[in-house]
Amino acid sequence: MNLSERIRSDLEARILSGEWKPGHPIPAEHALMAEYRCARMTVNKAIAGMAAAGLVTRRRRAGTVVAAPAAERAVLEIADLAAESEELGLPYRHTILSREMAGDVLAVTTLHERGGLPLALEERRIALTAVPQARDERFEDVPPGTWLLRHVAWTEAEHVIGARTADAALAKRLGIARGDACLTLDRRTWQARDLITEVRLTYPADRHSFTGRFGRGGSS
Amino acid sequence: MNLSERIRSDLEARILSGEWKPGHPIPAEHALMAEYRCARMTVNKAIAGMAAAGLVTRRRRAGTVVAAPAAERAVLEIADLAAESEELGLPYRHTILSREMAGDVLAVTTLHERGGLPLALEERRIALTAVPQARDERFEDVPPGTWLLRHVAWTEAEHVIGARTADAALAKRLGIARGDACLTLDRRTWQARDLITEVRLTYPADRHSFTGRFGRGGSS
DNA sequence: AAGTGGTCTAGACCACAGC
DNA sequence: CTGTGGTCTAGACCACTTG
Repeated sequence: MNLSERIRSDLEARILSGEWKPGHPIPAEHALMAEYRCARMTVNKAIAGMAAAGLVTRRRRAGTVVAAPAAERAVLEIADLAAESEELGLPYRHTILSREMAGDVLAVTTLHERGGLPLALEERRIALTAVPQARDERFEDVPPGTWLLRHVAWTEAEHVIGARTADAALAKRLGIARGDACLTLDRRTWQARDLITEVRLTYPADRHSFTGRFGRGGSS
Repeated sequence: MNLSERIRSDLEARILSGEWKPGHPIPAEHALMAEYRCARMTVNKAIAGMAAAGLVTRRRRAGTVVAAPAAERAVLEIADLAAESEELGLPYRHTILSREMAGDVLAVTTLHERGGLPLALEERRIALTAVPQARDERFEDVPPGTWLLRHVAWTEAEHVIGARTADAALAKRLGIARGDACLTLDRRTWQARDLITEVRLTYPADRHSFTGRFGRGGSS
């Protein structure tokens, strides 16, 4: 591995692990030059790549800080409804509807609300073998998805996006009419080869869509 | 505009215009150094960016050549229904329902069928200013999406995935019941800053879903 | 004013793949 | 062996922005 790749990898590890949260400053280039005993170009290449990937934001004088996850990357990356709402400046709230333990699996149902309207119903199963700390967590302050993002590093994820019409029970929970269209996102997340969690998020179609923008490395 | 960006832009113009086809060699770094009277790092930054974007392929000693078009990229796999069906071993067929020219815009409606069942309704608009060859194309052998992938290089794409319920007209075309849930994919595709095409694909929810698998650092 | 990133220079050595 | 890209060095000047 290159030196510049190693620098980037070291920095990314701190960000992805949650040690450096969005807004946290990255050491200045001259500091990293000293730390890794290398030329500035080498450090610059590492950080410039992270900036191009949207992981950090760079501003002259102000320095480099960890970037807020982009809402438009929701399709490709793990979505965090609370953080997404915060970026949009909309009030967010979540309610735990149920929480049941069955052997090594914790099942949690959560309702997410944004701007006073139900945004999504979350039905999640968490593998306690992979995440033993979840056994005593009530998810009252932090919703399960966000909590998991903070407490466990994922290495692989699978998304399946589909659609369905709301039955009576779902319609009631989401505050929509029976028969209305809903978007569903089924996600399974692994750490190495261990399944951490699987979740189904159901959104009213008129309140949410998934957006992705893809460039070829250019000016996006 | 930077010097390195200008170099990249100059090279990309030759590739996107078709002057340099896949396999055509890019001038070596030392040649570009001389042409632009700059240091090698500056040239390198320009070409390295293009290589990262998949526009060119670099090999030691062999040099840099224009890469094959990115038809196989994951983003667009979502789109090529014919290729997808072939992989699944299912018979695929498409029918052009309408084809209208309005000024510099060609509007084409296509029905995609797989295994004898309607799979998707495609409503597409093509900018003839960006793709003049489309003016005389009937899309009888190759559906519009596949045809475009083969005839024009894209640089940026935007996807929006949503859901809706089928109205009477849509239900009839897709062979489903009115009120059934449908998945919609709206995609806009650009070459440089020019919009090439925008398309809405509508799938019956019980016949299609979008799947993506993502790792950290590796593309799926 | 001072410190940050943005960009560039003019070298250098190395690994690799063809000849 | 030679020419290519891959990477790095040790500077430099500039633009910008914040305090």
